[in-house]
Amino acid sequence: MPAISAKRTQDRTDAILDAAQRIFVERGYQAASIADIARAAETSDGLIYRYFDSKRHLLDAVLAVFFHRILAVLEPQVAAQEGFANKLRALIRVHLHVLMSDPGLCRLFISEVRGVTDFAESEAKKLTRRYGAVFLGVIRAAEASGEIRTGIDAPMLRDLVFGGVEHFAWRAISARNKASVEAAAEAFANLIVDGVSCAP
Amino acid sequence: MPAISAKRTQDRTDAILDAAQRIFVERGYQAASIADIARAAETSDGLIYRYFDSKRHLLDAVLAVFFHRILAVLEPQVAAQEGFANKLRALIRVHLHVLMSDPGLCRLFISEVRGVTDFAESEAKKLTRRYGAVFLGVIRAAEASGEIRTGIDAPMLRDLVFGGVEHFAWRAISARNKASVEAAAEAFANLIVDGVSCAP
Amino acid sequence: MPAISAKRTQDRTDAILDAAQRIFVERGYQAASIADIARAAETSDGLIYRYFDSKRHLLDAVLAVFFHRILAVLEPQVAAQEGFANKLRALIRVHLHVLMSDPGLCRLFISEVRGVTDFAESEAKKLTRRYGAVFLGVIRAAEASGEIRTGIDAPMLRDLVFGGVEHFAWRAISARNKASVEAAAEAFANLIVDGVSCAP
Amino acid sequence: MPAISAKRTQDRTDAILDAAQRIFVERGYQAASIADIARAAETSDGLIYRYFDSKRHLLDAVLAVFFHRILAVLEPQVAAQEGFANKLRALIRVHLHVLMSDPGLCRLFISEVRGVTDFAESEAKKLTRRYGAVFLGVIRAAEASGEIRTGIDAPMLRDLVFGGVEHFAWRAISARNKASVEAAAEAFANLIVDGVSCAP
DNA sequence: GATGAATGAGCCTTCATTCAT
DNA sequence: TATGAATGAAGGCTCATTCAT
Repeated sequence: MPAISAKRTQDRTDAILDAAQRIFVERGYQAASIADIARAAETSDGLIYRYFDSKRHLLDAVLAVFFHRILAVLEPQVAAQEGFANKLRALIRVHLHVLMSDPGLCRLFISEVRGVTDFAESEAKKLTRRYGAVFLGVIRAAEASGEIRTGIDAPMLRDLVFGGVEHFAWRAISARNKASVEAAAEAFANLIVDGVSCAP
Repeated sequence: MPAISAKRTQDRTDAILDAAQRIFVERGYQAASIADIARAAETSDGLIYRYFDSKRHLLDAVLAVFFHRILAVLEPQVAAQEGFANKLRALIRVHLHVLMSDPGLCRLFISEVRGVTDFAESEAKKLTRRYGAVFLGVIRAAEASGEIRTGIDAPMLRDLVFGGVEHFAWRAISARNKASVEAAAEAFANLIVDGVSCAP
Repeated sequence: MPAISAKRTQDRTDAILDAAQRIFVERGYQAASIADIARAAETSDGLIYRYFDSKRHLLDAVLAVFFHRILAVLEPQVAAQEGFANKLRALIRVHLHVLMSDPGLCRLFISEVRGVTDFAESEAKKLTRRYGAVFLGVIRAAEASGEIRTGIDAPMLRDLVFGGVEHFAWRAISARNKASVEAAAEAFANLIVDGVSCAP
Repeated sequence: MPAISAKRTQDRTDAILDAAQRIFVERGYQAASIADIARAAETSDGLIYRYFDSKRHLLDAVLAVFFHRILAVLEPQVAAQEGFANKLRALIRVHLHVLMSDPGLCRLFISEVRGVTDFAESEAKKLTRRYGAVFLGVIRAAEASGEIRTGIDAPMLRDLVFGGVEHFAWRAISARNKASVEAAAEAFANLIVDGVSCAP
């Protein structure tokens, strides 16, 4: 029988993760100090190191939570759709929605995961891959069913979609432009599906 | 003010910018110290502050130089092409080439310009817009000439192209994959022009 | 108070002392943490404070154990010898043997007991004196029996012997030189007994 | 022409060394903080790192100054004497005098140089060897001249002398016993020269 | 008795920026 | 104009010790 309940431990972990997310998002990773986070979590500096090995690991955990949250929505939503275009639209909609509804995390993700090489084998990196795999699955299925041309470079297409959506989201966020996620997802999907050229 | 002095000033500025670029790229913005840069530029710490207001401004200047260099190539190369597809391909090729031939600056750009909000009204931000304008010009012309469908959301398309290319470049750099820029640009342009669906 | 409890207490004390000795020796006093020791002793951090008042007191206890162990050997071995030279040789042999067979404790002893003033009235300090007393006893007896010159400054001679032996041991340990304890003890004793001058 | 004179630099260095010596001696190496030293030297924390690479290097420098001071006295004093016994007495006198007139440094030396293995190639360690060499030179000469028996283990003798003297000094210091250095040196030398046994 | 979560002070070190020279 | 010495705040992290459970 532990002197302190597992629930207490879980609550603390959550409180620290919440606080860390808030502070990282507010100030950026580098500018956020452990002391800030501890204050926000209403704990002591030292305690944070009982729960997380280092500031970097704390960031990793924050991002992992974020990804889990996305994946929990993304995977079923994509699976629920029939046909390539619908799946693609669903995927873009979810991705866009997440990015735009959490601009702070979006920024954090872009600057700290995208921009950093030595993030090596972090949990967040693994989840990124799982995230990408969902997309690749959609592509493969569409190739198999003949919905899309053969010879498409799937990873490149993934870059196009995710990169494009991120850029768009970033711009919309910076401009405080609360564009309709629904409409944007639709437009994006159309661009990808049909290209820009006039129908022949 | 004697000419020699102006030249001296220019040389110093250049030396500092060169050094700063090198160090920022090597170590990243945060990890680079003014002392490192001063040493690399063969000046003193203090002198840097006569030429640039702060470390942040120095970064801005470094990125501005980078953009100027790209624009000096991009604008004529795009102008030299005829037709939408060719212009688009040229634009993607140049962008991709720049990113991949200077991974350090690419990373710096991604993490320091893309990821940071308070970069607000920096020179680099302005050049980003001018960069974007080149692309928008290509789109408008194609719309006018009927080469592409009407009703395309041009800024969104720009996001798609630049975001996609950056993602691709970033992945290629991370994987130390020296893919053919030429082939990749071709493939990207095709995706954009034709989309992924089978020709009807 | 049931017997089992007293035994339990004793076992815990021993386990903690053992662990503390190991960790102190491995890492040095300052670098050793209570948490390390607790883990090694398979107890909790907190429990250590039921058995010992502070980290410092724990060190004191560890050293006291060490001294008791030496004295338990030293006293009978010296007593078993006849004649000054034999007693001296036995004493040096035991001392040297202890130091060299436990270099970690030797170092701990040198840096933490010899080098620290505020160790004032510790158990270890008291045992040091008892240790010294054995030696002084040997000297007094030799003076009385006429085996050594009168007018010898006994405490000074003790410093010479213990200091010399410690130095030698320390050097041998540092050099990983597993010199023969037996031979070294012999040589030391001879130096003390006969000095360095040529026999007249 | 340096903006700041070499003298100023030297003064600062001296001030920091002085302060560091004082604080290290007062509190011991580990307990002394850079902030303490900076305050005592009337500088800022940061400046100390312009003059010394780390706290450890600062300690090394403090000890090196100490040794230089001793050697500057020891070498000529020993050289000035004729005959083994006189040289030995001079050596012991100087050593004893230094230790007893600077008990703090003596303690620092014992706990930080003697007690630490990883001090590897520090300046202080090198000076220790030079110190030892003076002694060995005296022994060799005495062997050559026939003043002492052949077959003496010179390094062991050195351990005996230095170890003995250090012990004695330490004890005298602890007891605040301002014994006559002169007399003690004489007694020590006699013990070494003649041993303890009665003349045959 | 036993646990280990929690505290919080403290430490070494770095560095952008300033300013006397 | 140029230097680089000087500042001082800040930061991540550790750990002896306490105390609720």
